[in-house]
Amino acid sequence: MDDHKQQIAHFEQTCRAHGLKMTHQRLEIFHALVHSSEHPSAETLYSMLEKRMPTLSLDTVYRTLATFVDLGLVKRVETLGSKARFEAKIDQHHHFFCDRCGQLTDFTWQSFDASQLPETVQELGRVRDKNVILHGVCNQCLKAKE
Amino acid sequence: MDDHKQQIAHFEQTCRAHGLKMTHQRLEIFHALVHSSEHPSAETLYSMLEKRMPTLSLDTVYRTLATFVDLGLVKRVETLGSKARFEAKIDQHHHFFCDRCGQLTDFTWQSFDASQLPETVQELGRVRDKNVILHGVCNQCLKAKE
DNA sequence: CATCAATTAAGAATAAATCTTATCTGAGCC
DNA sequence: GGCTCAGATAAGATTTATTCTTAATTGATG
Repeated sequence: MDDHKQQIAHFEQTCRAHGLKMTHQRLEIFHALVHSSEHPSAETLYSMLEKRMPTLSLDTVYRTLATFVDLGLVKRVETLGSKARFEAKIDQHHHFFCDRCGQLTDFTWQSFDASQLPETVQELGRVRDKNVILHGVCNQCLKAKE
Repeated sequence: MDDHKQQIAHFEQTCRAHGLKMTHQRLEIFHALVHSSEHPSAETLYSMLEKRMPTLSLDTVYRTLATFVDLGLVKRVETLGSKARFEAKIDQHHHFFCDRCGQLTDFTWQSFDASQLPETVQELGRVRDKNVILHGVCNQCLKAKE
């Protein structure tokens, strides 16, 4: 969990390097993203934070997330829905998506990460990122089904 | 390429099985999707077809795509953009996404398909689908870069 | 402690997708 | 071949997610 502290440190560095001020909002939003595993949308982040920060505006959440994405601090997650969801970019990982409740869970898969892409792919272009997305039904939903 | 004829046949079957009429529009939209490799959005499909079908309405494209997705004949593709993109569901395949131009290319990867998921994933739930998404820059964009 | 980047409020604007109502068309059954 | 109703169309309104505008305020940092 000290990864988180490192991540925050890296975040502060990056902001400073780009001449961005360390505002309360930016810090809280990044903090929330780092400590959340639910890949929240802007709206979700907003409702998570508005209790503690009653003057926070949804607009700021959107604006701040866009900034973070530009800086490469945060990634928009690939989903089937129309709402954008985000995660603080950490090490190589993959996603399990529950088609019933929309829950999105991270997992790692070292042997996949180490695997070689098929040759046909070389011809398509230069690959920068290689990720797995699983779809299915999560355990909670499976249990809730009686 | 006779896969396509089979796919159309399966499409007609499925429609009939659900008591859906085989309208010109449905057929053309499905046909376009089957023969396109670009994973078009509703808008794109509409502009592809409106030349040949001047009375086609965008609304119909949306409505028809929704029907097809419900029937499992068409899949919405996982993307980072806000516009929904679709493909006629065929056999197991994966996606290469060009971050520069947005082009989306299919590829197959048998050894991945045959691979076992890591054990930690079993604990998450029941997996129904397992796909790879690559991000990078396609060859056209790489060439165009001088 | 002054400056200016960033936030806020309030509301307008945009984009993608969906719905409404009424009218028309044509697919599939007899 | 004609009926009937599902489905398509037109035109416009609505919804949802997101972004922008303007003007006033706040607060991080030099």
